[in-house]
Amino acid sequence: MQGVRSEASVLHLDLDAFFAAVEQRDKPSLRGKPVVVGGTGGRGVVATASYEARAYGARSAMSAAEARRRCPPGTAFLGGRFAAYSITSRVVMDLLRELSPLVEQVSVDEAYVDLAAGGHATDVDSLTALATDLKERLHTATGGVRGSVGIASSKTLAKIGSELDKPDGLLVIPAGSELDVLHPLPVRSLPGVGPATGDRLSSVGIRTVADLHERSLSDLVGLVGQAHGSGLYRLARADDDRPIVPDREAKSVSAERTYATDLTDLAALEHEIGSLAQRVVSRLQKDGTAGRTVTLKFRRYDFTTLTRSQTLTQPFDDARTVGDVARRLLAGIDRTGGVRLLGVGVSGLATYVQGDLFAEDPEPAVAVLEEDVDVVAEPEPATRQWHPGQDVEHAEMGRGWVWGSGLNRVTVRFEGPLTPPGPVRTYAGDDPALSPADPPDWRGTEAQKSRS
DNA sequence: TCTGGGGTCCTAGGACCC
DNA sequence: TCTGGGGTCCTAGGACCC
Repeated sequence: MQGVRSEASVLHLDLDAFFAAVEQRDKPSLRGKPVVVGGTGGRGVVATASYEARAYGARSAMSAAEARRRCPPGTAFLGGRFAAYSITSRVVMDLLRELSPLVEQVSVDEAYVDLAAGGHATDVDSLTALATDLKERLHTATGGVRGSVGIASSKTLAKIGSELDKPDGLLVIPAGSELDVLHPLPVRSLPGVGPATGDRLSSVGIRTVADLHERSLSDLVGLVGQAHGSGLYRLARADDDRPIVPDREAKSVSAERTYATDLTDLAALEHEIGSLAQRVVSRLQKDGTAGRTVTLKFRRYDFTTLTRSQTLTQPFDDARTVGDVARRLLAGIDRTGGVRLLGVGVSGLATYVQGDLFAEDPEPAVAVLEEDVDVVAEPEPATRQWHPGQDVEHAEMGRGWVWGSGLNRVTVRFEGPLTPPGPVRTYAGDDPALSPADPPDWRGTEAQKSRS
């Protein structure tokens, strides 16, 4: 084992029945009563059930219809107020950031904290005091929400720790005792082992982590594949050295909708795609990113689901492009029987924008900017601002790339090959005047082509 | 009234390149 | 000319998580 911490310094916090808890906080008449938050329509599912509702068998991901059948009259079924959850979540995350600069938020109600980076003592008494204090402050600051805390030597163990003692839990797993905690547990309690993997493992007699520990690496890889198999092999040995990573960049953005009744009319489907594309694009633009791949998700009346995708040569962040591509993808799908769900996604999110190296006509490009952008040049970071309407046609213009920071909107309409002015390096295979002495670290196949 | 919505990661095959 | 290995990109589907 390499890199695994020798101290219990990873904290995992999981807020208890978070959405329902916020509802009970804001509406005292709901306190002590079963509350179910989620889709309330015919095709809704449960997002969160309060512990009172769980006592009747309501569970996350259960259909709302099933939850209604199980819960007594007087149970509150609520649609969800995501703005309120988000504000409350921020209060909690701010508290965590007081503990350490390294906080990785996993979702609205879950986060990891690197206590070592916060300089905290890691003996069990100190950790228990720290967690007790955190839980109390969290409860006060949120006005009533509670959370469960696990502290251990790795993310996996910390998460398992918070899971084992909820709700309102606190479990410290001291370094050295990981396997004692892990081995009696059912494999299904390991993060990453869901119904399919659980069934596979159980079909060969692996039910507990101890069973898992007895199997060879090649057995497990043969059973569930390379990545998952070696992951389980390491997990059974408490071998998990994944770092806490704050501010992960999003890799895709999508929007989807399940319709109350199945759609059949092509015009209606195309209209829906337009509005999904618009939702996706507003988020892309808000984040200042652009993507190269459009994916259409399509769920039939019988729940069979398929996806179709297409990758364009240029990054885009406009609703017209996303909608047009998605509608083209729709045209290739058999819609017989009706459509239950449509989704539109954009991936291949650009950290850079690439000009067209292979345009037939190497005319200088004109970029039409729709708002101010900062362009960050690499490998030597430097910025230059472009303004709306500013003519960036330039003597240096030829062929090349523009790298942009993720925070700034750098998607502009390229009317042909482009090299921006300023500190961005340029390179063109057929024009030595445009080649810098030390070409930047080219990425992507287009760059390789141009060099070979 | 069966089965939401937003994500991540992995696999596998084919194309294409070196 | 034949064989082939390694690597990346693209597409489709699936498992899993909250």
